[in-house]
Amino acid sequence: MREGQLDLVFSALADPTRRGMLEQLADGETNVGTLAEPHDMSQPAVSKHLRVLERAGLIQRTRSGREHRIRIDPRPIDAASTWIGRYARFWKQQFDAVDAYLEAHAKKTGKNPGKRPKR
Amino acid sequence: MREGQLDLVFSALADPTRRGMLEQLADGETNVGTLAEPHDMSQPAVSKHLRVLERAGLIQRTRSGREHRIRIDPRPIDAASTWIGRYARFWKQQFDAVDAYLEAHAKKTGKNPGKRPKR
DNA sequence: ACCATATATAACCCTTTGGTTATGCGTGAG
DNA sequence: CTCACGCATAACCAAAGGGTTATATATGGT
Repeated sequence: MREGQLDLVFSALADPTRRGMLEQLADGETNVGTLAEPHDMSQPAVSKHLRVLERAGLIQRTRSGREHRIRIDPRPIDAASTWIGRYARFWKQQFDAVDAYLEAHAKKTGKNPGKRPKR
Repeated sequence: MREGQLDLVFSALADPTRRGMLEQLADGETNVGTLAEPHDMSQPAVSKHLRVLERAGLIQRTRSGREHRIRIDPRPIDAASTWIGRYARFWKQQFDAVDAYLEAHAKKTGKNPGKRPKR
């Protein structure tokens, strides 16, 4: 995945309306109108959100008559999950390590524990 | 984690400069200047990015003399990882199910499903 | 006391975002 | 054919984002 694609995915996920739409879509593909119902905003606003999700590659669209069927494409979110998961695990380890260090050396004050090993 | 906090975390992660800073911080805590070096921008710009990361809860800051020591707080990204991971897994299942359906159908009809590239 | 260093804040600029209303365009129904 | 429906697009607006330069604040060094 291109670096810029990660930007698009994360910024798409940064909006609660769009996260809500993705949650709806987790129940299966649907059309734009159905997707719009739970969200208190105009139809063009919904259309814009869908365009953002589409640009991020998070959804795919197929025209079926006058309806547009929308479904999730899990690949970009899988990639984002991989990126974020790598650091989540790594940082959690660090966090735990620092916790342990601080507790163990609670009395030895102020000195910089120093940089921890590279990956 | 509050709903709005997820907004902050994802939008903080949406910027490559900030993701870069988080990667730097994965090597251990450091000060603002060191954090700024790899990024070709003014010092105030760096300061702004740090404020964004701080508001999202992704970093913590301690003043040590005139330096600010910055370190990661893994908790919000862990929460985000949980959220995204839940859907990543779910959607992957759906995706695989559709794949399986298309392949099975292709076998029956002898036609190439052809729409989905293999990952 | 003075100057340099580390960082933040202010003021400004342009672009993007998220919303609106109005309109257009293709499709299905009668 | 005509009309309603499902959706997109256009034009507009206010607010937020990401950058800049200039300035302020606090600490450290001499």
